[in-house]
Amino acid sequence: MRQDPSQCVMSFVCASNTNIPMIRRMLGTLSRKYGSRITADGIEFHTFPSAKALDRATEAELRACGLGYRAKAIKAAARAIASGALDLEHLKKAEYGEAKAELIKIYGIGNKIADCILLFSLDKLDAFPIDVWIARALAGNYGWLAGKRMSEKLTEKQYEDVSGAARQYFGRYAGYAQQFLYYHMRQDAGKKW
DNA sequence: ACCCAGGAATTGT
DNA sequence: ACAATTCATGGG
Repeated sequence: MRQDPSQCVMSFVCASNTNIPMIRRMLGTLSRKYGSRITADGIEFHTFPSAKALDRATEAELRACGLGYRAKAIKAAARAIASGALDLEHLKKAEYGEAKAELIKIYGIGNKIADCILLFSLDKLDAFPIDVWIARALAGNYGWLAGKRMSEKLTEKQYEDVSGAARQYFGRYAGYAQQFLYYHMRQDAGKKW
C-alpha cells in the first residue's frame, strides 16, 4: 500500500488486541485532537498527526483518547520517530530481517505489528503478518496449524515458525497472499467492519 | 457475567 | 527458552 510509515506505525500500535471499529475510533480521535484542520470541497477534515505532534502529548492525554494501555506505546513510538532514533525511510532500503529487528526494539511493537508496518509502508511485500483471522485460515486450509483449536493465540515461537513457513511457501509476494486470505476470512466470517 | 478483538510486555516455570 | 498472566476498552 505504501502507506505513510509514521502513520502506519501509529495505526498498528493502536491495533493491538482490539477490533477495527475501535481502531478507527482511536485514530479519529487522535486526528481531531492532534492533527491539522483542512478543508477540501467544502468538507472539513483533520490530517493524521505527525510523530512530533503526538510526542508533545502526555501519556494521560493520549489515554483520554480511548487508547487504554496503548497510550504508553504511542508515546514510545512518537518519541522514537520524532527523535530520529527510528529512521523509517532508512528501513525502506533495508532487508526484511534487519528492518524488522529495528522495529521490534520499540516498546509496543512486536512480531505481528512489525510485519504489518513492513508490508503496508516499508515495501516488504514478503512480510506475512499473522493475526487471529489468518491463524484461523492457516488452521483450516493448511497443515501448518493442524491440531490447533481455532481462535487460540499463537506463541512467539509458533508465530516465527508459521510466518516463516508461509513466507517460504508463498515467496516474494507472500504479503499479497496474506491479504487475500484476510479478506476472504472477513468476507465469510466478519461483518463487523 | 463471560468472550472476543488485525498483540505485546511482563512474570513464572 | 518456553508457557501463562496481565493489560484498557467496548460490543456481542
